[in-house]
Amino acid sequence: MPTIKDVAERAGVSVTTVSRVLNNRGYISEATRKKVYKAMEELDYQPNEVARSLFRKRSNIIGLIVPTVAHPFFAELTAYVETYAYSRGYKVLICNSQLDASKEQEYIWMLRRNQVDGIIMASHTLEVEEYRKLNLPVVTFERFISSRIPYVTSDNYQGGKLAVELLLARGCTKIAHMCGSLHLDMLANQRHRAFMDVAESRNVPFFTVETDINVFEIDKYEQMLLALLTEHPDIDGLFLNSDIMAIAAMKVCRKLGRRVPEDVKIIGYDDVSMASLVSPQITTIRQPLAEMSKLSVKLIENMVEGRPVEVENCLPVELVERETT
Amino acid sequence: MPTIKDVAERAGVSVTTVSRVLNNRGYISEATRKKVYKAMEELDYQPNEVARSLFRKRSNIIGLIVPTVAHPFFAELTAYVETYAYSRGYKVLICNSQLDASKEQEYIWMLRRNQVDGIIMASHTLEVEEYRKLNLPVVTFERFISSRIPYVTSDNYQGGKLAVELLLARGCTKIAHMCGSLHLDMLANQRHRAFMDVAESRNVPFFTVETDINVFEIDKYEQMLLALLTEHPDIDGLFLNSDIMAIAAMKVCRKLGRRVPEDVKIIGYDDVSMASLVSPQITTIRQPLAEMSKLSVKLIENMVEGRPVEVENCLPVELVERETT
DNA sequence: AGGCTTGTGTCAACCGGTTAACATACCTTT
DNA sequence: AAAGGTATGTTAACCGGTTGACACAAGCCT
Repeated sequence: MPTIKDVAERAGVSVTTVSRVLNNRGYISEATRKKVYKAMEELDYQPNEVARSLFRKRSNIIGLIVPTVAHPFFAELTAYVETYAYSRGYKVLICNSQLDASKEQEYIWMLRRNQVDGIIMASHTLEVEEYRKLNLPVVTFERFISSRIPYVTSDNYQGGKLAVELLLARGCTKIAHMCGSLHLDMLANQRHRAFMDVAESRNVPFFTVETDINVFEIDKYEQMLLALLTEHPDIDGLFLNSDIMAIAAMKVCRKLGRRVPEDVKIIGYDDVSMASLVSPQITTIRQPLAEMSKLSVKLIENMVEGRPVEVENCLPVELVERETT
Repeated sequence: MPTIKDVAERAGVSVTTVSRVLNNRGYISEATRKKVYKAMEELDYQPNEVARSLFRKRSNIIGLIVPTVAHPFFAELTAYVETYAYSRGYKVLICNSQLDASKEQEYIWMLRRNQVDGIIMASHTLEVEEYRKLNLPVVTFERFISSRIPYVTSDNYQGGKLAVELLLARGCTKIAHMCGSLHLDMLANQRHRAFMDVAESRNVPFFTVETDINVFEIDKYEQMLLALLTEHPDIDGLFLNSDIMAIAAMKVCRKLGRRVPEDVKIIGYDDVSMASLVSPQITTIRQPLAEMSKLSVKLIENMVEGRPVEVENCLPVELVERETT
């Protein structure tokens, strides 16, 4: 691989001059500039970002930790984050934690060793202390860790509220909410809070199904839903914490001969592409994933540049009514 | 951030000794080794991989270029590649080309500047010349570029054959295949070759629908399928080049009142998780994505280590019959 | 004529870590 | 006693690029 020395020789100038041209610093005549660019092209030279990173103490890399990028939500999140980050001059190292705390810790250490400029954490939270020691810009996604770590979230309470109110507006009289483990202090728990608040205020009987924190297995969702709907065949409204869970619910309903939305109305969450792809198309609470992703990157960038940032970054959600309600 | 110098001072040894301990090279007494590790822990020191990369001329980074990681197939591919690569000591830079040739070229340059050890290319191919100039291990995914660039693929012809034969075995008398643009020299075109060969050999009328190369828009799939099935209402078998297309086909059938599989039998491709999640569950040709991903990483690793590799790496496919046939 | 600006080169140090060569000291074995 | 092995330190160079300080030359303006 050609180096700056090769370019200098080819152009007949000094290494310092080539560096001046590369960085557009100092006095440079047009003739010299052209000569240097010509040499770079002839040698097919591109500056070594590793060497530059070492000197500048900045890698222009963002680490993105997700539970698994195979999950449609995190797949779309990753696509938005990378697309926007790249447009801002950043590269994205993707890490799949599989919701394993020790693996998450390993990734954090790896990202630290690789001098990433910042980390977008969309996975399980470690102890607060681990983040404090990082000395590195961190933005969490739908997770509150401490009042010193910025996080991007959407209005989860409003999302839960919109969902339950629609179920009730559509005539549901017995509803259920499937969510993650409520023992984990996640911002998404507010959806459940809203679910309960509204159901209780309207005297509507409700059930809660908590999936195990470490399970992304669709089979599990289906088993739990099957058990729920078998035990309570009069449940006529389901609110699920993701579109994927909603799809699983549709499948279980079909298996039980329960028509959607005639017999059971279903509302998912996120509004991933799959929600409008399947039939019937899923009514869902849309999180502004593109905006949230862009905001995550912006927060990292601001922190890297030393600009002040808000700790809480909450975006509005939107009810997207389709065919399952 | 603490450096090796800080560790040396804290441990009361030389930088060279710390380096000897870090790399387990040269004579080192147990007492000194303990002392150094203790200092590293006390200072929360981790070696700077950027500095190491510069010296070793190796970054342990693999660049993965996909059309978009938001697409379920590429999401799962990315998850497998990253998971396996990480277990082998590699980090993965994710790049979404959006099937834009100029963006693809930009990413290749970026990855080159960042001294990645290799590139797994799962996106649109550039001109062969661009790859030859790279001087860097490249493995393509489902794409043949030249006899000097290894590629990982599955038995596309067999996949097409299995699909059509199943359609015919299930009594289909008029079938259609939806695939990408056949003008692009893709290995997946062999599925269509098999589709035609079998249909022709059995005197079964068939149609082909080519999606525009640069479209991942589900709406387009639906429009094309709607037009096809409206114009040819007697088509009773559909073979589609991805499970996502298959889901779109199911949706269109539902819209037209065509029951699946009673009126129209559907076979997808890939066997992404979604294929078994939706209802009815999709019959599909399963590509061994986990193995293909692992193989991609192994090929990169072998090329990096200077070991000989096969150019053609073709894995078998498998018919997974579910509810749409 | 002198001062200022433009343009380029030289030199050295640095970013963090690696490593070869050699020096020194101590211990063990022949 | 001598040779070889163990253990640690010193020195210097390197990986590729950046950059400040200064030198030197040429041209322009006051």
